[in-house]
Amino acid sequence: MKSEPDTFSIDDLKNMPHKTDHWDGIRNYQARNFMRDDMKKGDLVLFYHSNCDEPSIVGVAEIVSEAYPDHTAFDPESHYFDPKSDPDNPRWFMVDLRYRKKFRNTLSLKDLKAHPILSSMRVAQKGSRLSITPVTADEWQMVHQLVGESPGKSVTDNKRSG
DNA sequence: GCCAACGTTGGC
DNA sequence: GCCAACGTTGGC
Repeated sequence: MKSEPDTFSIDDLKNMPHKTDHWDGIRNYQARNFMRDDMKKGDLVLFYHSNCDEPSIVGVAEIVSEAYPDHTAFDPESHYFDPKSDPDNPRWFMVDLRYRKKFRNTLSLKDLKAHPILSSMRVAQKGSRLSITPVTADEWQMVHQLVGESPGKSVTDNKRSG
């Protein structure tokens, strides 16, 4: 999942109460579908910083709530207001994300593009503007290998309250 | 700041 | 249903 660090960085997520926030403002149908149809509680995601000095994968977060209507679409005061999203039939959705970890060594877009396997990642494609893109198991493993972190695929403690 | 790539809108 | 025009994204 992409975010501009000047707007909302992985540190911002880490500093939220319960290290958790809702991922609002998605206004692209493909990205919405990934959230709504494919993201399940307990899934892990790579956190990517875009539109900055060194665009990079910087860490990992966890889905803690599956898709529910994005209320900012109903708020005329909101930057993300969309009059065409009907509260009775919401057009846009969001998930809740909890901070898991920052990589000690981040993995830059430059490195992704130079890598034989990771160069095919959706996020590394030229002109890719999708803010949410799928990651294969192989890509997940390889990213973690390159940054020297445990893939940590098994979620051990997500039943804890809070 | 530039601009290529992309998604959306709306006239026809 | 086509497609030109437009606005946005995001790497560089």
